[in-house]
Amino acid sequence: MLNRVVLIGRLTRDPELRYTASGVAVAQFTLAVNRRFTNQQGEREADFINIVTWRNLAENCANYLKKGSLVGLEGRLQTGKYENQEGRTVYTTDVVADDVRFLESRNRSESPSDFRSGSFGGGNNYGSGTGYNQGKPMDDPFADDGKPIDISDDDLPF
Amino acid sequence: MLNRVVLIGRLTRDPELRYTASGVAVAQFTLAVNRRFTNQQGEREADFINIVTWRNLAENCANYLKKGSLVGLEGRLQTGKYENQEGRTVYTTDVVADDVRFLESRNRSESPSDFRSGSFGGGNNYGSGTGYNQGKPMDDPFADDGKPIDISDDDLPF
Amino acid sequence: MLNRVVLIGRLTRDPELRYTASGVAVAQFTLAVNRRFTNQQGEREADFINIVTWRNLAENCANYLKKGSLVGLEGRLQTGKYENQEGRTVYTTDVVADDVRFLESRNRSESPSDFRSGSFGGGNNYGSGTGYNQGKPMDDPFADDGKPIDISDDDLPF
Amino acid sequence: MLNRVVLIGRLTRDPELRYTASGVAVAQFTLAVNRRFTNQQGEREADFINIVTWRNLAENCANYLKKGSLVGLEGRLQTGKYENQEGRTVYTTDVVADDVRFLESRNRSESPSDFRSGSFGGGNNYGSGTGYNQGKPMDDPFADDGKPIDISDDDLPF
DNA sequence: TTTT
DNA sequence: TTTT
Repeated sequence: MLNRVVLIGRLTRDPELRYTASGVAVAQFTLAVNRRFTNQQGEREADFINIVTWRNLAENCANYLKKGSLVGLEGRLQTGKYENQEGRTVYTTDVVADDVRFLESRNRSESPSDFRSGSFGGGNNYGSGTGYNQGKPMDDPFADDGKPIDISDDDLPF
Repeated sequence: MLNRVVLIGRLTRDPELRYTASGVAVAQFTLAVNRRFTNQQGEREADFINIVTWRNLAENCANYLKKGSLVGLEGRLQTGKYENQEGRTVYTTDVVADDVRFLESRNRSESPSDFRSGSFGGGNNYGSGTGYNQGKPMDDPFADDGKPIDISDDDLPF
Repeated sequence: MLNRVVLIGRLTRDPELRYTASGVAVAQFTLAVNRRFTNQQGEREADFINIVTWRNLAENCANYLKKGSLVGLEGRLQTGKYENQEGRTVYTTDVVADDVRFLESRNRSESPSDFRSGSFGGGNNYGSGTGYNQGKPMDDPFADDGKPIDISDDDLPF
Repeated sequence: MLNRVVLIGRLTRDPELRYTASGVAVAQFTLAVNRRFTNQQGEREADFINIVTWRNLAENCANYLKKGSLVGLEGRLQTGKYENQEGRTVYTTDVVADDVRFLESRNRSESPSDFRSGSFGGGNNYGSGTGYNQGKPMDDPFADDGKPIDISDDDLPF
């Protein structure tokens, strides 16, 4: 069923990069997302949301993001559970991000960057392009151009 | 900062309605949101997401939804924590829904219903209205008849 | 940059299926999305949004949806333009959907179905994944846990 | 029914502020949202999406945003139509934004700011929102102090 | 365990 | 009519 999350916030810590036994990269970090309204004490609180990314996207996050970085991201909610040391079940809720945009650059002249987890075969998932009935029939957006554009061509997000 | 969640799923239990000390209604329930793909064992798993609603929306949910109801909803992620019996900190993540749509009706002739958390005065938030530069509100430009929708039998793909 | 749309509505007509010169399937239809609030005349208006889908998803839409079908979908906004018969430029805005969920079934015991735009090979785009740090897939954690629900007014979202 | 859009992009022009006959502020601008992938010519295209905001949010946009500003926003799709000079029906699709976040600040040490649309009937209009920015430099909202602007005090979230 |  |  439909499950979509969109967030803008700042990393509370540097991303943590690990690899599964089979060698797949996973990066985790927490996003602080400031609430819109202040509480009764007049303080602006935040929600702290655990983010998980996989493969190339994980490596890009680990390379280009750090504590304090401002990002916009998209993903889905994923719940899980594990047993803690005392044998108690702990429930977890994370956002598995498939798209992360770095909204700041050290260099003011630069544009924000986009990272994205790609599809299996390395293709562009989205029928981007031209839009059939939207305008001039330009090029076939699905034509095999073989030109990898994004960093994420070989990504398989999940 | 931006924080938005959209989900479609089914209630795993009847909504639980309570009131704060100051008399504000709160309803909670869990949504089972099936994942798109099956796991290695060929089973379709689900994510179980805790939902919180307030005020009128809470009461509507309590009145009209029950275990198994199919809903679409919008809201924001909210994190919190509490100390459990052993003094351990437990972290929570919920979706505070501000919009819940009941996607099923007992009565075939009815449409799915919309519930929404209203503003204090129950007013209409969205300054849509006048449609200023959008021209006049549309009729369906594509309808050839404007006849009421008649949904006939339809096969499920899978 | 980030561009995401989520809609629930009903088809105003049967999907129209075509193929590009290179044989790629494209389906188009219009979604009527009822507005939340009635206008000054007390009528509930709708927005009529043009949807485009590609490949497998297009064929599934053409096969399983028709006028009146209730769907939930996700996609992105795409704008275009073309010259009309009088040489005037016409601007278009469509939603290119990458995920469409059929929210009705004739048979009450059945579940709504999911369609999704696959990658080139028709493969699984989103693998649910190993759940790395999310622990094992969950049962409903909230079913009967008696977790303390302590609702203070501090939790009020607004 | 559910209708939600989330975008990150840059203004292609300064916001245009107008007032309805009844004195309600409306601001319009176009967002350029760069597509993820380049086309066959290796160019990165963009979608150009018309944005409409109302009331306080409109005035804030007019005051604090300008051509080139990077924003994240949320809203809903709204369609309309009008007759052009030749008597042809022109269909329009806009995003009515209820939340706009300014993702850049002149001053690097500052945080991005949040703007949000208030309630409809003016329910909670304490203090004129218009008074807010009177006497401040229109072009640099951050000049006076480093405090993030919170113009939403009188806003109801839903 | 939290960011600006 | 398009932004970086």
